[in-house]
Amino acid sequence: MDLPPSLLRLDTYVLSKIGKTARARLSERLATRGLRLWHMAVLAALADFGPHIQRELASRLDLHPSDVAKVIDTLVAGGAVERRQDPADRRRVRVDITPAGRSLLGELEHEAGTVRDGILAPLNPSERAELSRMLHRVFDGLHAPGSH
Amino acid sequence: MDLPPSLLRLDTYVLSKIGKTARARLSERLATRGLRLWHMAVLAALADFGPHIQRELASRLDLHPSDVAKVIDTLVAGGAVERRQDPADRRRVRVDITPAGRSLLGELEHEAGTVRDGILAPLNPSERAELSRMLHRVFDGLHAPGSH
DNA sequence: CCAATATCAGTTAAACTGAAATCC
DNA sequence: CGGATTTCAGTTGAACTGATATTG
Repeated sequence: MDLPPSLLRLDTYVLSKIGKTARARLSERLATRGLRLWHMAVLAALADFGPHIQRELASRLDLHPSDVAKVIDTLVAGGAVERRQDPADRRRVRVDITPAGRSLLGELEHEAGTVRDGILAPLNPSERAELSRMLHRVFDGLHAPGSH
Repeated sequence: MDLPPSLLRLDTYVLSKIGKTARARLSERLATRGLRLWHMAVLAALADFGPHIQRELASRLDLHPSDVAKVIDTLVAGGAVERRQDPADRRRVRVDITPAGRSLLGELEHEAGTVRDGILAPLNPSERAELSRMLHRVFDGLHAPGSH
Protein backbone atom coordinates (compact mmCIF):
# COMPACT_ATOMS: atom_id res chain seq x y z
CA MET A 1 0.00 0.00 0.00
CA ASP A 2 1.49 3.29 -1.13
CA LEU A 3 2.24 6.34 0.91
CA PRO A 4 0.41 9.57 0.10
CA PRO A 5 2.05 11.43 -2.82
CA SER A 6 1.17 14.67 -1.02
CA LEU A 7 3.69 13.70 1.62
CA LEU A 8 6.27 12.21 -0.71
CA ARG A 9 6.40 15.47 -2.61
CA LEU A 10 7.79 17.02 0.55
CA ASP A 11 11.43 16.04 0.23
CA THR A 12 11.81 16.54 3.95
CA TYR A 13 9.29 13.77 4.55
CA VAL A 14 11.31 11.31 2.48
CA LEU A 15 14.47 12.50 4.14
CA SER A 16 12.98 12.04 7.56
CA LYS A 17 11.79 8.53 6.74
CA ILE A 18 15.20 7.49 5.47
CA GLY A 19 16.83 8.92 8.57
CA LYS A 20 14.42 7.08 10.80
CA THR A 21 15.10 3.79 9.05
CA ALA A 22 18.85 4.32 9.29
CA ARG A 23 18.62 5.04 12.99
CA ALA A 24 16.41 2.03 13.59
CA ARG A 25 18.77 -0.33 11.76
CA LEU A 26 21.85 0.84 13.60
CA SER A 27 19.98 0.95 16.88
CA GLU A 28 18.99 -2.65 16.40
CA ARG A 29 22.61 -3.70 15.92
CA LEU A 30 23.83 -1.74 18.91
CA ALA A 31 21.13 -3.30 21.07
CA THR A 32 22.76 -6.71 20.67
CA ARG A 33 25.66 -5.27 22.69
CA GLY A 34 23.42 -3.56 25.20
CA LEU A 35 24.23 -0.16 23.71
CA ARG A 36 22.25 2.63 22.15
CA LEU A 37 23.04 5.41 19.71
CA TRP A 38 24.09 7.84 22.40
CA HIS A 39 26.78 5.48 23.61
CA MET A 40 28.34 5.51 20.19
CA ALA A 41 28.02 9.28 19.92
CA VAL A 42 29.82 9.77 23.23
CA LEU A 43 32.62 7.41 22.26
CA ALA A 44 33.03 9.23 18.96
CA ALA A 45 33.22 12.61 20.67
CA LEU A 46 35.89 11.37 23.07
CA ALA A 47 37.89 9.70 20.31
CA ASP A 48 37.75 12.75 18.06
CA PHE A 49 38.26 15.55 20.56
CA GLY A 50 39.88 13.94 23.56
CA PRO A 51 38.69 14.01 27.19
CA HIS A 52 35.58 16.02 28.05
CA ILE A 53 33.85 17.02 31.21
CA GLN A 54 30.29 15.76 31.15
CA ARG A 55 28.90 19.23 30.62
CA GLU A 56 30.92 19.55 27.43
CA LEU A 57 29.62 16.25 26.14
CA ALA A 58 26.09 17.43 26.83
CA SER A 59 26.45 20.65 24.88
CA ARG A 60 28.46 19.13 22.04
CA LEU A 61 26.02 16.31 21.43
CA ASP A 62 22.91 18.21 22.47
CA LEU A 63 22.10 15.57 25.04
CA HIS A 64 20.68 16.48 28.41
CA PRO A 65 23.25 16.52 31.25
CA SER A 66 21.12 14.16 33.31
CA ASP A 67 21.16 11.69 30.44
CA VAL A 68 24.89 12.07 29.92
CA ALA A 69 25.35 10.75 33.45
CA LYS A 70 23.39 7.60 32.63
CA VAL A 71 25.16 6.99 29.32
CA ILE A 72 28.54 7.36 30.97
CA ASP A 73 27.42 4.98 33.71
CA THR A 74 26.99 2.11 31.30
CA LEU A 75 30.13 2.94 29.33
CA VAL A 76 32.15 2.90 32.56
CA ALA A 77 30.55 -0.39 33.55
CA GLY A 78 31.67 -1.83 30.22
CA GLY A 79 35.20 -0.48 30.58
CA ALA A 80 34.92 1.73 27.50
CA VAL A 81 35.51 5.02 29.30
CA GLU A 82 37.01 6.24 32.55
CA ARG A 83 35.65 8.85 34.93
CA ARG A 84 37.96 10.87 37.12
CA GLN A 85 37.49 14.04 39.07
CA ASP A 86 39.14 17.16 37.72
CA PRO A 87 41.74 18.02 40.38
CA ALA A 88 41.53 21.73 39.53
CA ASP A 89 37.76 21.92 39.87
CA ARG A 90 36.31 19.11 41.89
CA ARG A 91 32.77 19.72 40.68
CA ARG A 92 33.80 18.54 37.26
CA VAL A 93 34.11 14.96 36.13
CA ARG A 94 36.50 14.36 33.28
CA VAL A 95 35.67 11.45 31.01
CA ASP A 96 38.16 9.73 28.75
CA ILE A 97 37.98 6.83 26.36
CA THR A 98 39.97 3.68 27.14
CA PRO A 99 41.83 1.49 24.63
CA ALA A 100 38.98 -0.99 24.98
CA GLY A 101 36.59 1.86 24.19
CA ARG A 102 38.53 2.76 21.06
CA SER A 103 38.42 -0.77 19.79
CA LEU A 104 34.71 -0.97 20.60
CA LEU A 105 34.13 2.26 18.71
CA GLY A 106 35.97 0.81 15.73
CA GLU A 107 33.56 -2.10 15.64
CA LEU A 108 30.55 0.15 15.99
CA GLU A 109 31.77 2.34 13.15
CA HIS A 110 32.11 -0.71 11.01
CA GLU A 111 28.52 -1.67 11.76
CA ALA A 112 27.35 1.85 11.03
CA GLY A 113 29.19 1.74 7.72
CA THR A 114 27.42 -1.46 6.82
CA VAL A 115 24.06 0.12 7.59
CA ARG A 116 24.95 3.16 5.52
CA ASP A 117 26.04 1.02 2.59
CA GLY A 118 22.76 -0.87 2.75
CA ILE A 119 20.75 2.32 2.79
CA LEU A 120 22.66 4.04 0.00
CA ALA A 121 22.96 0.94 -2.16
CA PRO A 122 20.77 2.38 -4.96
CA LEU A 123 23.39 5.06 -5.65
CA ASN A 124 26.67 4.63 -7.44
CA PRO A 125 29.88 5.99 -5.89
CA SER A 126 29.84 9.35 -7.61
CA GLU A 127 26.17 9.84 -6.78
CA ARG A 128 26.91 8.99 -3.18
CA ALA A 129 29.66 11.57 -3.09
CA GLU A 130 27.34 14.15 -4.61
CA LEU A 131 24.61 13.32 -2.11
CA SER A 132 27.09 13.53 0.73
CA ARG A 133 28.25 16.99 -0.35
CA MET A 134 24.71 18.29 -0.61
CA LEU A 135 23.63 16.82 2.71
CA HIS A 136 26.58 18.41 4.45
CA ARG A 137 25.78 21.79 2.96
CA VAL A 138 22.17 21.47 4.07
CA PHE A 139 23.30 20.34 7.49
CA ASP A 140 25.63 23.31 7.87
CA GLY A 141 22.77 25.56 6.90
CA LEU A 142 20.57 24.26 9.72
CA HIS A 143 22.42 26.27 12.32
CA ALA A 144 22.73 29.37 10.21
CA PRO A 145 20.50 32.30 11.12
CA GLY A 146 17.27 32.85 9.21
CA SER A 147 16.79 29.28 8.05
CA HIS A 148 13.46 29.13 9.90
CA MET B 1 31.18 23.26 19.62
CA ASP B 2 31.57 20.85 16.70
CA LEU B 3 30.06 17.44 16.28
CA PRO B 4 32.39 14.45 16.03
CA PRO B 5 33.78 14.01 12.49
CA SER B 6 33.55 10.26 13.05
CA LEU B 7 29.80 10.63 13.08
CA LEU B 8 29.58 13.23 10.34
CA ARG B 9 31.42 10.89 8.00
CA LEU B 10 28.45 8.58 8.29
CA ASP B 11 26.13 10.20 5.79
CA THR B 12 23.22 8.50 7.48
CA TYR B 13 23.97 10.45 10.64
CA VAL B 14 23.77 13.77 8.83
CA LEU B 15 20.67 12.60 7.05
CA SER B 16 19.05 11.60 10.27
CA LYS B 17 19.86 14.93 11.90
CA ILE B 18 18.39 16.89 9.02
CA GLY B 19 15.27 14.76 9.13
CA LYS B 20 14.91 15.27 12.83
CA THR B 21 15.23 19.03 12.47
CA ALA B 22 12.68 19.08 9.67
CA ARG B 23 10.23 17.08 11.74
CA ALA B 24 10.74 19.29 14.76
CA ARG B 25 10.15 22.47 12.79
CA LEU B 26 6.96 21.27 11.18
CA SER B 27 5.78 19.72 14.42
CA GLU B 28 6.21 23.06 16.13
CA ARG B 29 4.02 24.79 13.56
CA LEU B 30 1.33 22.13 13.72
CA ALA B 31 1.27 22.39 17.49
CA THR B 32 -0.06 25.93 17.26
CA ARG B 33 -3.21 24.37 15.80
CA GLY B 34 -3.32 21.55 18.30
CA LEU B 35 -2.20 19.07 15.67
CA ARG B 36 0.70 16.70 15.24
CA LEU B 37 2.43 15.12 12.27
CA TRP B 38 0.13 12.10 12.23
CA HIS B 39 -2.90 14.31 11.77
CA MET B 40 -1.39 15.72 8.62
CA ALA B 41 -0.39 12.27 7.39
CA VAL B 42 -3.93 10.96 7.82
CA LEU B 43 -5.44 13.94 6.02
CA ALA B 44 -2.99 13.48 3.17
CA ALA B 45 -3.85 9.79 2.84
CA LEU B 46 -7.57 10.54 2.71
CA ALA B 47 -7.13 13.37 0.22
CA ASP B 48 -4.88 11.31 -2.05
CA PHE B 49 -6.61 7.94 -1.95
CA GLY B 50 -10.15 8.65 -0.81
CA PRO B 51 -12.01 7.12 2.14
CA HIS B 52 -10.27 4.47 4.23
CA ILE B 53 -11.31 2.15 6.98
CA GLN B 54 -9.12 2.77 9.99
CA ARG B 55 -7.27 -0.47 9.51
CA GLU B 56 -6.18 0.67 6.04
CA LEU B 57 -4.91 3.95 7.40
CA ALA B 58 -2.89 2.06 9.96
CA SER B 59 -1.19 -0.19 7.44
CA ARG B 60 -0.67 2.53 4.85
CA LEU B 61 0.94 4.95 7.26
CA ASP B 62 2.54 2.33 9.48
CA LEU B 63 0.77 3.74 12.49
CA HIS B 64 -0.60 1.51 15.20
CA PRO B 65 -4.38 0.89 14.96
CA SER B 66 -4.86 1.99 18.54
CA ASP B 67 -3.18 5.29 17.71
CA VAL B 68 -5.23 5.72 14.55
CA ALA B 69 -8.32 5.78 16.72
CA LYS B 70 -6.95 8.66 18.78
CA VAL B 71 -5.79 10.66 15.76
CA ILE B 72 -9.18 10.29 14.13
CA ASP B 73 -10.83 11.35 17.37
CA THR B 74 -9.24 14.77 17.29
CA LEU B 75 -9.73 15.20 13.54
CA VAL B 76 -13.44 14.43 13.95
CA ALA B 77 -13.64 16.88 16.85
CA GLY B 78 -12.16 19.54 14.59
CA GLY B 79 -14.53 18.75 11.74
CA ALA B 80 -11.72 17.74 9.37
CA VAL B 81 -12.90 14.16 8.85
CA GLU B 82 -16.08 12.15 9.22
CA ARG B 83 -16.51 8.70 10.68
CA ARG B 84 -19.36 6.44 9.57
CA GLN B 85 -19.95 2.76 9.95
CA ASP B 86 -19.58 0.61 6.89
CA PRO B 87 -23.11 -0.70 6.27
CA ALA B 88 -21.77 -3.85 4.62
CA ASP B 89 -19.47 -4.75 7.53
CA ARG B 90 -20.44 -3.09 10.75
CA ARG B 91 -17.08 -3.78 12.38
CA ARG B 92 -15.47 -1.34 10.02
CA VAL B 93 -15.44 2.40 10.37
CA ARG B 94 -15.02 4.34 7.17
CA VAL B 95 -13.25 7.66 7.49
CA ASP B 96 -13.50 10.43 4.93
CA ILE B 97 -12.07 13.92 4.68
CA THR B 98 -14.47 16.88 4.77
CA PRO B 99 -14.21 20.09 2.71
CA ALA B 100 -12.95 21.79 5.87
CA GLY B 101 -10.36 19.04 6.16
CA ARG B 102 -9.20 19.62 2.60
CA SER B 103 -8.74 23.29 3.18
CA LEU B 104 -6.92 22.60 6.45
CA LEU B 105 -4.64 20.16 4.62
CA GLY B 106 -3.89 22.85 2.06
CA GLU B 107 -2.70 25.17 4.78
CA LEU B 108 -0.62 22.47 6.41
CA GLU B 109 1.03 21.63 3.10
CA HIS B 110 1.89 25.26 2.67
CA GLU B 111 3.53 25.30 6.08
CA ALA B 112 5.40 22.11 5.29
CA GLY B 113 6.61 23.66 2.05
CA THR B 114 7.93 26.64 3.95
CA VAL B 115 9.82 24.38 6.31
CA ARG B 116 11.25 22.42 3.39
CA ASP B 117 12.36 25.60 1.64
CA GLY B 118 14.07 26.78 4.80
CA ILE B 119 15.89 23.48 5.20
CA LEU B 120 16.96 23.16 1.57
CA ALA B 121 17.86 26.83 1.18
CA PRO B 122 21.58 26.13 0.67
CA LEU B 123 20.82 24.33 -2.60
CA ASN B 124 19.89 25.90 -5.92
CA PRO B 125 16.87 24.61 -7.84
CA SER B 126 18.71 22.09 -9.98
CA GLU B 127 20.58 20.77 -6.96
CA ARG B 128 17.31 20.41 -5.13
CA ALA B 129 15.85 18.44 -8.00
CA GLU B 130 18.92 16.21 -8.07
CA LEU B 131 18.73 15.67 -4.31
CA SER B 132 15.05 14.88 -4.56
CA ARG B 133 15.64 12.26 -7.25
CA MET B 134 18.37 10.58 -5.25
CA LEU B 135 16.39 10.59 -2.02
CA HIS B 136 13.43 8.99 -3.74
CA ARG B 137 15.61 6.27 -5.20
CA VAL B 138 17.11 5.58 -1.78
CA PHE B 139 13.66 5.62 -0.23
CA ASP B 140 12.34 3.12 -2.75
CA GLY B 141 15.30 0.91 -2.01
CA LEU B 142 14.47 0.78 1.70
CA HIS B 143 11.68 -1.69 1.17
CA ALA B 144 13.54 -3.77 -1.36
CA PRO B 145 14.84 -7.16 -0.20
CA GLY B 146 18.45 -7.48 0.86
CA SER B 147 19.02 -3.87 1.76
CA HIS B 148 19.80 -4.92 5.33
C1' DC C 1 -15.99 -21.17 17.20
C1' DC C 2 -12.56 -18.48 14.87
C1' DA C 3 -10.92 -14.16 12.60
C1' DA C 4 -11.12 -9.20 12.00
C1' DT C 5 -11.96 -4.50 13.70
C1' DA C 6 -12.06 -0.75 16.77
C1' DT C 7 -11.13 0.89 21.21
C1' DC C 8 -9.48 1.27 25.80
C1' DA C 9 -6.10 0.75 29.54
C1' DG C 10 -1.49 -0.14 30.57
C1' DT C 11 3.59 -0.47 29.40
C1' DT C 12 8.05 0.97 27.71
C1' DA C 13 11.84 3.78 26.10
C1' DA C 14 13.37 8.63 25.36
C1' DA C 15 13.61 13.32 26.23
C1' DC C 16 12.99 16.50 29.44
C1' DT C 17 12.22 18.89 34.40
C1' DG C 18 13.25 19.94 39.05
C1' DA C 19 15.66 19.55 43.07
C1' DA C 20 19.39 18.18 45.98
C1' DA C 21 24.42 17.86 46.97
C1' DT C 22 28.87 19.49 46.16
C1' DC C 23 32.12 22.73 45.00
C1' DC C 24 34.12 27.25 42.92
C1' DC D 1 26.06 34.02 48.85
C1' DG D 2 25.52 33.26 43.78
C1' DG D 3 26.60 30.20 40.06
C1' DA D 4 28.28 25.80 37.97
C1' DT D 5 28.33 20.71 37.87
C1' DT D 6 26.69 16.20 38.67
C1' DT D 7 23.15 13.19 39.88
C1' DC D 8 18.74 11.42 41.26
C1' DA D 9 13.80 11.09 41.11
C1' DG D 10 9.84 12.29 38.67
C1' DT D 11 7.19 13.90 34.42
C1' DT D 12 5.70 13.96 29.73
C1' DG D 13 4.69 12.54 24.98
C1' DA D 14 5.12 8.71 21.54
C1' DA D 15 5.11 4.15 20.22
C1' DC D 16 3.81 -0.15 21.37
C1' DT D 17 1.09 -4.25 23.97
C1' DG D 18 -2.75 -6.63 25.67
C1' DA D 19 -7.48 -7.20 26.54
C1' DT D 20 -12.25 -6.53 25.55
C1' DA D 21 -16.46 -5.92 22.84
C1' DT D 22 -18.56 -6.34 18.56
C1' DT D 23 -19.32 -8.23 14.19
C1' DG D 24 -18.61 -11.33 10.13
